[in-house]
Amino acid sequence: MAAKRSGARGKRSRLTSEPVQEPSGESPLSRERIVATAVDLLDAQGLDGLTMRRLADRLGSGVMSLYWHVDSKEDVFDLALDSVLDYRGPPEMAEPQNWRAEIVHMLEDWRAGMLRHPWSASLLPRRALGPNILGRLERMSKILSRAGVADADMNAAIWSLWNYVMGATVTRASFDLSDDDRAAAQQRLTSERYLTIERSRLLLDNDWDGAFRKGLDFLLDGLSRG
Amino acid sequence: MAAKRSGARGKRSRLTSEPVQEPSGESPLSRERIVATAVDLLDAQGLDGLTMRRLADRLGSGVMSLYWHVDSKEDVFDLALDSVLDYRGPPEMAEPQNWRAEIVHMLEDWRAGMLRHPWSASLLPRRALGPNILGRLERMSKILSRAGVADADMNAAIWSLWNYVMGATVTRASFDLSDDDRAAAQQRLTSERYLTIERSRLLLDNDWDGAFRKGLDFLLDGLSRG
DNA sequence: ACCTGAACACCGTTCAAGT
DNA sequence: ACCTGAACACCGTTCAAGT
Repeated sequence: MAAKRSGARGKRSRLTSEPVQEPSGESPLSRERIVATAVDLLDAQGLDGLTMRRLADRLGSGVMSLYWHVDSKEDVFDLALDSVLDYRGPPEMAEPQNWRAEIVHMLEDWRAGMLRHPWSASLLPRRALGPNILGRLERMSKILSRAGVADADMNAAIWSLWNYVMGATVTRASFDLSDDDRAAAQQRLTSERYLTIERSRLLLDNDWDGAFRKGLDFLLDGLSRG
Repeated sequence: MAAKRSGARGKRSRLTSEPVQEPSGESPLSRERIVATAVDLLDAQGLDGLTMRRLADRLGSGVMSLYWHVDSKEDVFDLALDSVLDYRGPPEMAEPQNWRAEIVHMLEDWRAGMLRHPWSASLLPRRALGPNILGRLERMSKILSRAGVADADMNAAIWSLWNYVMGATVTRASFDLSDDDRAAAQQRLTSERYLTIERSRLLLDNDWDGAFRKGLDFLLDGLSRG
């Protein structure tokens, strides 16, 4: 928030992806190693499990050594998140012109990538958009314009898909309750006054993937209509 | 996560809303006062600003006194979030049968309520759904079924709207950058290979409210189609 | 039934220093 | 250029005790 005095040492700027020539020497600590280890730690211990001390331990260094390569713990979060979101594109498409299949593929992959690292969902969205996230937005934009979305609607269309994916993913990651938890929640509905959603078993419905796809279809129908 | 030994003192269970008879005595500490003060503190200092010590200070009590009324800091977050989301319904409607206006009103109010307390967006979604959130879901469900959404589509329809609102709100709350930040981000697009979204000025578009409404219309079109 | 202080086992980051 | 330990100013929560 408030600008932090300086930090203007020789670090590379955050979240850029220019090619880095691997030096032949074996620097024991590097941005790349720190980020990769942070992801491992987050996968193993969750969001609260990542502390600078534990991260340094895993890397075999002192805590403060990390701060040469990285600005702050927030910086580590930004980098770890983006590192989990790279996208290599759809498999060879039967019909390369099928924009709808292409966008569904990317968005399902996006969601799946985040759900493989559930901490990433609670981290989103961050102030800083990394190169992988921007790359996905760029790709979406191209597909949508091939699909005939008008320029005037383009930004709203992109953000509506973004919103949908983010909401779905964040929700799915945090509602991963045990069956008992879900049953208890549903139970509560009966005893109080939520009869309609009790009857439709809103909190018991387990088909997250199907619901994601169905809602996405609603939205794409709306986008391509007219 | 792991069940915490007992805590089975005389506390009321979390997040229920049964009527509470106000006793004539003036207990200096109460669940209600704690939650209200937590909201004030969050509004003033943000998510990281809420600590149990600071909360106790504001209430003029010892830290540990809070734990009589509340299970943990997580519990305080659950309660503070739900307390910010109560809904009194739309103003008297010109056409009471206009389901679309009614749902737009509730969802815009939902988003607005959370944006008034920006910390609430980063808190969502939580594992526990409080009574105000459940009440909104119940209301949505009734409106949608009046709108003719089939029972088989109901849960997917509800979650798709939920996803959209959550994604939009969380994003809007965290992207509240200064104009300088946004300009810098947009600048980065030019220098790298994100030409399409650069050209549409995706990161500069300032009309969040308009984009929210537009995307919501896309989704509602899809939901009510056919 | 409700409140308390002391203590425990941690945090992120600053700083001055080492090589 | 890169790494370090000590120190600072905090955390949430357990526990045993008070009234």
